[in-house]
Amino acid sequence: MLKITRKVEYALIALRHLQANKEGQLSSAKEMAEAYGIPQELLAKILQRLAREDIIIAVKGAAGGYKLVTDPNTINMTKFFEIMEGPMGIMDCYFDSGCNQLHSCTIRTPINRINDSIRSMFNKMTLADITY
Amino acid sequence: MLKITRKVEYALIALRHLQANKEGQLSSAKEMAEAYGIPQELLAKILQRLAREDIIIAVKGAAGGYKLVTDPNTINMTKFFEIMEGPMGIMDCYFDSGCNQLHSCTIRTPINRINDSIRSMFNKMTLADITY
DNA sequence: TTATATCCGACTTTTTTAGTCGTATATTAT
DNA sequence: ATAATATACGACTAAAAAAGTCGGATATAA
Repeated sequence: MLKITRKVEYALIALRHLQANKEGQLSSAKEMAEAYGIPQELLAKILQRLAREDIIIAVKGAAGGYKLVTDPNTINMTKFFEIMEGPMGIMDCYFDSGCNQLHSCTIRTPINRINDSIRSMFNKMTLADITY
Repeated sequence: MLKITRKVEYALIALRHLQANKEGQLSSAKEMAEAYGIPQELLAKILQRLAREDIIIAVKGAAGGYKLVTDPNTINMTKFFEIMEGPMGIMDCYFDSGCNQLHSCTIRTPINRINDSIRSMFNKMTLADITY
């Protein structure tokens, strides 16, 4: 529980890498996969998602690759997690889907307090806090 | 990611239930399982673990069951999570086990910052915050 | 001695996460 | 042109984690 998935881990590693690049310099999925020992196809898919969300830009073709276009200060971690994995589990009620019966859910309110705490914590963090 | 498991969910529900009991009154696994629509065997195992950790007391035999013995104010959530699921994933370095290669782990330090934030948040919360 | 509890390890099923593959498109260099 | 090297993306398989089940043990009250 409460663990970061590899998807997120790999994304952070890649973003940090791109951030260290000079203005306009590209890095390819292959290059980064090799540098960090990440399965190339997997990293590629992650980068593609980041590109779809306009966090990075993809350049196709032989000398292609990715570069950062969004200021990491402007992306809060809640948004980032949700881009990578969809709505956060513990947040926004884990029970909506999983709650069979009514089960009275006597803990819904307190669980939501936890959720809110975590959410607000991540809302205050930006990608820049991680990748710098 | 970052979602609470059913183990924890069920444990919280049961603890809240026990807390509402009168001094000395017992509730059995069966009783609670039925009340909340939780698989009985599963809930039983969870209660057994809580008993092993002296958070609740088990009374064997025909009229047996469980009752709370520890003041929920004295159990912080970090400890509780760790009782239920072992060392917290995101905390205390997810990478120790999962890190193949060296992979330079450029994000280890920032990840640890996240860890620390979550840990300290849960350290400040007690079971009582959830179960009351 | 029967019924009903806890206890606990081993097991199976289900779900989620991780990783792979095939095929298509774009671009640069030869 | 065409070969080489990128991204794009859906479908698929494998591995790991979580959820749930089962069998047999012990304890105790009626």
